[in-house]
Order: sequence, then structure tokens, then C-alpha cells
Amino acid sequence: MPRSARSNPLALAVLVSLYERPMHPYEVAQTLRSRAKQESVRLNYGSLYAVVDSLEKRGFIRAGETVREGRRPERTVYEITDEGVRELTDWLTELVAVPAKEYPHFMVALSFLPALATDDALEAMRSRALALEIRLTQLRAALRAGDEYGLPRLFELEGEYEEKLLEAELDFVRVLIKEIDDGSLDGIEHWRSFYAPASAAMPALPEGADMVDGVALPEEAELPEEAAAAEKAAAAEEVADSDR
Amino acid sequence: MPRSARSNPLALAVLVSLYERPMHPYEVAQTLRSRAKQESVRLNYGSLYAVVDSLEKRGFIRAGETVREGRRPERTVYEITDEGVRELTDWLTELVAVPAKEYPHFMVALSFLPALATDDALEAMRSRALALEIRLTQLRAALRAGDEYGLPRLFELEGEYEEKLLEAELDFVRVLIKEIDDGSLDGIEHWRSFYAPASAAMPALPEGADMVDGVALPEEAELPEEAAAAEKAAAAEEVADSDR
DNA sequence: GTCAGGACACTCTGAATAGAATATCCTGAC
DNA sequence: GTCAGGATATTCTATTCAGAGTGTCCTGAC
Repeated sequence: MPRSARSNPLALAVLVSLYERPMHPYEVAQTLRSRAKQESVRLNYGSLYAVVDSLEKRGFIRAGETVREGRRPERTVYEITDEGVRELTDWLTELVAVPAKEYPHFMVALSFLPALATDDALEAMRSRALALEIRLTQLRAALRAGDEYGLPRLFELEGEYEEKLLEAELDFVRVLIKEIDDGSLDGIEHWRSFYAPASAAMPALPEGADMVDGVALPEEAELPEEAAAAEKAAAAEEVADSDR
Repeated sequence: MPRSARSNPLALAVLVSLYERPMHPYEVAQTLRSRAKQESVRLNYGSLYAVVDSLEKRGFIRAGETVREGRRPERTVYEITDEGVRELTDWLTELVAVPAKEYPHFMVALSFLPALATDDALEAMRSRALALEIRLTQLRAALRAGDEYGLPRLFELEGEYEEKLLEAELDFVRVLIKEIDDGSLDGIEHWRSFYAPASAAMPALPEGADMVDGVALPEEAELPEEAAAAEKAAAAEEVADSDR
């Protein structure tokens, strides 16, 4: 089987749509849009047709009649096969049961935050907090609107999940802002000393610092400690991590 | 400028590394690994060299000497340029300030959850809860290990952020499990009636149901309501969404 | 009557991966 | 002494995918 299996969630969306009834690809897109699924699945036509082809090649869907109305481009109607139904069930079950490793953009940002000047970081964090508040307000409005029109919560689970994630992130950002602002963040003196003046070149690490190897460093060592400790932490993680 | 600008976070990681000191690509990878950055940035060699080439083409980094040691493959050492430093700062600031739209896998799963039989969904959710607990335990152990080796919290922000997200998700999943289990989830009768027997074909929507257009539906309408209400919710969202 | 603009239904293209493959060197086991 | 296996450092290749492009039809404005 091609390594591509189960990479693009759009393929799952297609399977679910065709599970409901046969459709042509463009119609699948319409349906997904009408149910606001483009909020949870990246949807664009370039990928849609590629994904449909791949599903067909793998035998999960089958092309039925191709209809031509007037002289518009032909529409090929697809239907799901029995293997397709099985794939759908398996994939969805796996998606629910097994948390996947993800790489949120903000995690990357946090991970390199000390490369920014403290003040710039603080300002950017404040922008983020504001943006998150706005997004939360919009999302809650949308959820309330859904309720009022009688949409059962069962069909708004994605939205509620996003709400919880946003709330958690907003809390985190607010605490972080406060800790940077009042200087209570552990390690901040470190940060200030390196980046306070301007964003001049960063001082190079002492030669060989990242090769430290179990050697106890003097207390209050400058930077090398970062590398060493991170190494240990990574090692500790690896031990616990052997399953996933 | 190529559309590729700022797509792959690995490029940011490379910039930050070279901001510290000039290195050859493989060394960048080592450094990132030694600091456990592969937890927050997807790192693999195929992408690394592509990203380095692209950064060079765009003038953000410059190839220095190429050293050959023994008869091992040549190593090309790169250094960051002034524009590179600017790009690094801008990109990182944007990453912090502007929350990006993301598509977590679990959100996809939730969004198609009703396509699974209720019992299967419940079982899968329980697996997930367990996996999340394990992951949380590991993560907390790693964070504690970092602390004990003297790594300031400033350098563990990614980890703390992940912890908060995991906690939020676990809460959400636990509540959901309970609500499915005791039948208190709004809309669950709906779900049961469609998928309870087996995973037979889903009944087709009444013809034209997804074209309803402002027409008030009879109270307690069967399925059409889903489509209609979702449409409204989507519309409401769009109004509020006009900026992003 | 025609013309603009949007919906319809795809198709094309080039950049961007991810995973595997390559080739050398080093280390320790037997 | 040699041979397996891991580290070093990079290149290759088949997909995948996002964005933009294409051509047709329909509707309403003037």
C-alpha cells in the first residue's frame, strides 16, 4: 500500500460525504462548505481532485456515471465501496483513539522566544492575547447561533473543542505576559542580559559548550547549562517515550 | 518573492541556530536535537537541506567555507546575513502576535464523529483519554527533570504550553465520555437512531434538503435541520469572520 | 441585447515534502 | 584482524498539495 495512506484528512471528509450518498467532487466540496467543515478540514480544489483520484486508485471509491449537462465540464459521480466504508471506520476510530503528535505554530514561537528582545516579545504577546479574545468571542457567537437554530451539540463538538483550546491558550498567554512584565518568570535575567540592548548579534556559546557530557558544571554557570540540562531532559523523555 | 516564504518552521529553526553561530546543516540538526527542539519543530533531513537551499536563494543565509575532513562528504558551513536577522525577528514576532488557523487531527475526528457507531466512538474515546493521561505524565516528568537540572522555565515554555493544551483536551474528552455514556449529550438520540444497528448505509437526505433557504422548518424535523442550522451557523460565522 | 460578474466544475503547475538511499568513517566485539 | 552497526553528512525521488488558471453557464442591470 502506498505510503500516502491516511495523510490528508480531506480524504476522510470525502469518504464521509460519499458514505451519505454518491456525489461528484465539486458537490462534495459544496456539502462540506454548507456544514462549515472547512473550519476543521483544509479544503481546496487542487487537493480535492488529487485526493479523489488517490481514493479511487486505492479502491475506496468507484466512479459511476459521468454526466454532462449542457456544455459544462463533465461531472464524474463517485460512490463509496465496501472497503471504503471499512477504511472510513478504521481511520476515524484511529483518529479518535490515538492522539497524534502535532506541531502548533505557537509552540515553535515559544520554543525560540528568547531570540526576540524582551520588550518586542511582550508587545507581540499582548497582540496575541487580544486576537485570541476576539476569536473566542466570534466562536462563542457562532456556537450560540447554532444552538438557537436548533443544531444539536453533537454537531458542534469541533467548535466546543476549539473553544476549550483557545481558553487554555489565552490563560497561558495571560500568565506569561504577567510574568514577563513583572519579571517573575524564572530565567528572565538571562534573557534580559542577552537581548536587552538591541537585537545585536548573540554572543557565541563558549567553545565546546554543547559537548558537555555528564561533567558537573559550576553553580550559576552562564549558558552551557541550557544545553546540558536540555540534553538530560530529552534523554529522560526518550526513555518514557519508547512506545509512540 | 516565492510563495514559499515562511511556510516551513524548520527554516526559522535554522535561522535561529545560525544566529547563534555559523554551522553546517547537519550540525544545525544536532544542535536542535540536543535541545529537544524536534518536539516543537518537525525535523528531517530531506526537508533540512531543501530549506537551507531556499534560505540561501532568498539571501537570508550565506555559504561560507566548505570543509572536507578525511574523505567524508563535504560540509558547507552557512552563516546568517543581516536580512536573515531581520527575517528571523519579523517572522518570530508574527508567529507570536498572530494566532494562525490550525487543523488539529482531533478536531477532524470530532467533526465526523457521528459517522461512527456510538459504542465504537465511546471505546475509542476511552483509549484516547488513557493515552492522554500517559502523555501528560511523561511530559510532566520531563519538565520536572529539566527543573532539577537547573534549566530555567524560560527555556521550557513549549513544554508548559503543551501541558496546558493536553489538560484542556483531557477535560474535554472526559466530559464527552461521560455525556455519551449517560446519554446526556444533546442530540444523541439522533446519533443512535442512525448508526445503532450496524454501519449500514446512511439514509439519504430528503431531496433538496441542503438548499433550504430561510424557510422555517417544522419543529422536530428529522435530519434536514442539521444541514439548515449548520448553514445558518456558517453564515453567522462568516459575518463575524470577515477580517482574518 | 449585451455585458459584467459570479457560480460551476474542473485542470495545471511548480514548489515542498518525507522517507529512503548513499557513501564514508569510527568503535568495539569476537 | 575483521566485521557489524552506528554516527556523519548529504542526495535522491516519488508524491502531495496549494494556488492560480480555464472555460462554460446563468443572472440581472442598463
